[in-house]
Amino acid sequence: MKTTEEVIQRFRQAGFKITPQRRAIFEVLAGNENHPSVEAMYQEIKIKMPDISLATLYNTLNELNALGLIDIVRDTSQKAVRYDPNTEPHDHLYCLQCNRMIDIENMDKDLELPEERSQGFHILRQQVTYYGYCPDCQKILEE
Amino acid sequence: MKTTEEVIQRFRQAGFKITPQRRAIFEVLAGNENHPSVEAMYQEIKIKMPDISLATLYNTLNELNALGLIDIVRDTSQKAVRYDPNTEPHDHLYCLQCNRMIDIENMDKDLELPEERSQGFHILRQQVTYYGYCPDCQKILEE
DNA sequence: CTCTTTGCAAACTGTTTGCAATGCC
DNA sequence: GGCATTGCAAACAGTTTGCAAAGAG
Repeated sequence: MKTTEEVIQRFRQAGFKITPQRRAIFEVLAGNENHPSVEAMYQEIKIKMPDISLATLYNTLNELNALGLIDIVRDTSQKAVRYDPNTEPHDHLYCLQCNRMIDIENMDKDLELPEERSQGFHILRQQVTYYGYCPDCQKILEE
Repeated sequence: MKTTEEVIQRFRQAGFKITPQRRAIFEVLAGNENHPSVEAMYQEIKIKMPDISLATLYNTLNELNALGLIDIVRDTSQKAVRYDPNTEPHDHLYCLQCNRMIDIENMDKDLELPEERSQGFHILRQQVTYYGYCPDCQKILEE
């Protein structure tokens, strides 16, 4: 995600007001690479702002998503949504054990789908997900 | 997924009993390429077996998944789980408008991640998802 | 001062669970 | 007949919504 200041700009520009709650949410997201769940963000924000409501967090995340400032990512094993502040095209490493998700640079081109495989779809972008075990979980599994 | 008979084999072999309910569920799944949601399957099954319970469907799907006979697929925009009876590695075409999901053959070759990009992960498999608009939705969007 | 936003609680949706009754093998 | 499985209803988790009170611009 852009810096907190850039997000504030875009938010104001879209007609939203800047409240301390929203500012705190932006700050948790800025530069966050953990693909956090709502609950994880809630716990983090509550440290600085104990009275913030979960509903406010949900509402703000939906607004950010609508403005294209964060993306939703889901994984198969967990039902809760996770958010990705990195909205540039990129690929993912996914740990099947701990559900950790790591951004990696988009493996560029030559994935172009040949006409006969794309079934008439108009493709806008593609994403590769690599499934496996992260270094930490490999250690645990070896024991 | 394998044929209904093969699934019944594996199920029995795992110590489960074969009931008419389970048989009906296997039949809906066999050869299904729509990545159906639980609700979609429920509606379909109820035509032939109106008294079947949703809980039974959920339980059976979980058992099938545990045996590796169906996979879970999720998409960002919908919260309900969808199931994929095709458990072979394959890629997906995904329509951003109608959420249709189409299996395509795994793009084999050189997706191998160079050591320095894989961050120590032990990669087991990869999946490419192509996001875009399906032929039907392209027409609708053009109007 | 106005109109948005907040926090709370209640409502909702998708899924799981406990249990008495039923039915497979 | 014995034990797994069913259907039902209640419980749950994640998310959304309605509304009165508080607050940004």
